[in-house]
Amino acid sequence: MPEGHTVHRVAQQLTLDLGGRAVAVSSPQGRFAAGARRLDGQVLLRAEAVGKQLFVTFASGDVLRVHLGLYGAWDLHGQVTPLAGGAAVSSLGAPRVRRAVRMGEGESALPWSPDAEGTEPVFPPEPVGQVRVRLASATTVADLRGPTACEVLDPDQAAAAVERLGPDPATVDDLAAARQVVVARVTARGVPVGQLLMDQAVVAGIGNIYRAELLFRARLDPWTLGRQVPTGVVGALWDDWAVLLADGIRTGAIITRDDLDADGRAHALLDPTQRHWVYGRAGLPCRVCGTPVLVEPMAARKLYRCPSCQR
DNA sequence: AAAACATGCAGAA
DNA sequence: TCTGCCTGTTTTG
Repeated sequence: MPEGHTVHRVAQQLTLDLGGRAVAVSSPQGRFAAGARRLDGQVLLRAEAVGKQLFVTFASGDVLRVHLGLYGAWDLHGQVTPLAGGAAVSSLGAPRVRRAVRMGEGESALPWSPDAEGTEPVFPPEPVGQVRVRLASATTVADLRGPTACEVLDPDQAAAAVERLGPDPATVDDLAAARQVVVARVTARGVPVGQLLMDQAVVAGIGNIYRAELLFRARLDPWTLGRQVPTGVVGALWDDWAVLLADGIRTGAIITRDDLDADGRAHALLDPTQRHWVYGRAGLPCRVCGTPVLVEPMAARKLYRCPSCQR
C-alpha cells in the first residue's frame, strides 16, 4: 500500500526494463481486455509517477493510468534491474539478474522456487491469480493486480488527470513555486492540517504514514486548522516532504527517524518497528517524551500523534 | 479456517 | 460521514 515513494520506484523500474521496447499488453483476468487491445504491441515510451498515480506513456500518445489503492501491486519477472536500496538489493550498475520482485506492498523479492525437478522456471511465467494487466517484453514481464484504477487515457485526459493533483516534489520542475502553491492551498482552508496533507489535490503522494510522521517531525498538532498554521510552518512541511520522499524513493522504505545514525538506519531497514516516530505506535511511549502515542480517527483514517510533543 | 487488518479513494447521503 | 471495492498477510479461534 503504496505511498508516493513506491509508485516512483515502480515508474523507475518499468522505464528501466520496459521503456523503449515494444510490449505485449494483455489482461489475463479479462477486466482490462479493451484497454489492453488498445495498447498491445506499442512501444512503451516511459513510466512516470505523480503522487500515488502511475502514468505509462505509449508511442501512440495514449497513457495507461494506474492507481494501486490499498492492495494493488506490481510483480516483475525475468530481467529486473536492481534499484538501489530495494528488495532487489545489489550494487548500482550490477549486471541484470533474473528474479521476481513485488512492488506495492512492502517491496520484496518473491520466492523464486524452481519446480520439483529443479529446472529453471519458465519465462514468461503463467499469470498467478487475478492479473489485471500484463506488460511483457521479450525479457521482462510486469503483472498488475488489485489496482483501484486502471484505464487508458488520451493525452488530453492524461494531462487533466495530472492537473487535478497537487504538486509532487519528485516531479515538479520548480520546487519553490510548488511550495507557494501548497502554502496557499493549506492556509486557505478551515480544515485540519492532518486532513489537508492527505488531500491529493493539495499536495500529492502523502499517505497515512508520511502524514503522521511529517506532522510529528514538525511537532505540529494535526488538528490545527490549515488557516491557523503559519506560512513558514507549511513551507517547512513541504520542504520536509521533499526530503522524506527523496529518501523513500532512494531506499524503498519509509524511515523517518532523523535521530538514527547509519547503523540505526540499517537496523530500521530490517526491523519495521524501528522506522517511525508515531505511526503504528498507539499506546507505546513517545520516543521523545515518553507520553503514550494516541490513535484516533480523522476523516475515517487512523491518525497517530503525540499529544505532548505536537502542539 | 476464519477473521481482522492494511501505506486508498470514489460515490452516495 | 458512511459504504463498497480491490488483494494479500497476519492474527485469532
